[in-house]
Amino acid sequence: MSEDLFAGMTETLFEDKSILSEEYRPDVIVERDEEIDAYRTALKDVLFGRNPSNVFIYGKTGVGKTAVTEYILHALRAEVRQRDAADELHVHSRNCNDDTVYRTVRSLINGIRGDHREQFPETGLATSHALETLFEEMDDLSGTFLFVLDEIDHLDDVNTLLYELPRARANGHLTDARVGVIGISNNYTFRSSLSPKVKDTLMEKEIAFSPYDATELRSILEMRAEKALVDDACESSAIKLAAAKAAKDTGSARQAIDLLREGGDIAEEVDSGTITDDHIERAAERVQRGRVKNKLRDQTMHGQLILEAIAALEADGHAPVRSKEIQDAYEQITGSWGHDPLTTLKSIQNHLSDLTMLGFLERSEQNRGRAGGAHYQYELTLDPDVVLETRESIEVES
DNA sequence: GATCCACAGGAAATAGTGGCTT
DNA sequence: AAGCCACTATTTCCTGTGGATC
Repeated sequence: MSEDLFAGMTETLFEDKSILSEEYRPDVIVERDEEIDAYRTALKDVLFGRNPSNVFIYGKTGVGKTAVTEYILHALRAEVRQRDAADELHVHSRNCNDDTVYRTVRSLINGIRGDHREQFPETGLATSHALETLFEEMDDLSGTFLFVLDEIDHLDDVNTLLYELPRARANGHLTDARVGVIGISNNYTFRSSLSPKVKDTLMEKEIAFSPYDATELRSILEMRAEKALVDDACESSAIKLAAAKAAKDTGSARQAIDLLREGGDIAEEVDSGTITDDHIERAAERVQRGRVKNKLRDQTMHGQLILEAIAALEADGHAPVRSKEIQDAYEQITGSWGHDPLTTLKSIQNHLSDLTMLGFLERSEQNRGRAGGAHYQYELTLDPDVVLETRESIEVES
């Protein structure tokens, strides 16, 4: 019996599903002509053996920042090879998510050294030492270096790195090599956290990526669907709907593509020959749920336990709760899973404030004077069931 | 008007891991 | 082995804060 379980299964709708995955890099970029143009102008100095400008890119997730950057750099590298006037070009990328200056510098050094040489130590050395080493490595190779720092707003102490790097030549740390920094951020307010000196060096060229509107998303989806799906696998109204939903929510191509892919999965599950509006509607729920679950998994254990505590309280009808009550529930839950709880209220409050910042919680100020003092009340912004469900599965896995 | 509640929020200390150089 | 270094996650300590209560 069980041998036949998979016997009849075929991929009916997808021709090449990987085209709808997050890693896929299209070789043609649609709907970003202006940005590509601006980018090209910003980097053209590289071709003439001059110091490259620093470029700063912003825009929300899934609006093509990374895709366009890779596309441009690929083209730039190709062009540099054709020209004599251009120095050798070295491009190194780094995702700075939750990163420190030391680790970023280390990763750049290792990028330059390549796999065949000894890796720079993870710890044990001063950050200034790491910077010196980086400059030495660069000078050894000479040529033009472009450092792409993705999610640069998550880098703590951006100021030191962004101060040192672009000025290395002026300060005599570099003699043969040239540097350009390409900073990518999805946070518009990031600018204000920069020191004034850094601001005007890094921000020589700024390019803003705006969210896609429904029409743009539609043409992106049509493009992808053409290649990823078999002919006539998707009703055109379904594409239109996916584009409209994504445009209304985030304006992100990634979200639109997720909807299409998930819609395809659902259509296959119900043995439908085409993806319909209804499948997209149902995909929207799944995609949303999946996103929440992933975000939860990224949290520290104590962060998760605290969210679970609040979810449990809310499920019991205790609407907004203050931190003291959360602590009690948290201690219970921690014990029931067999973990050690945090001992101080302050620690709980630290986490609560983090979780609020990340958008998991909403809080309101309260002041009951002598009868209750000033405090916050917290509330989940998520469905408590999703939290409890996710937590359950995380505990079972481990 | 003084006092007090129950916190908030920031800074600094502490603890612990891992690893470098000399 | 001693002395530094990076990094993380707490904890300890301190200085507000605003309305209710005395």
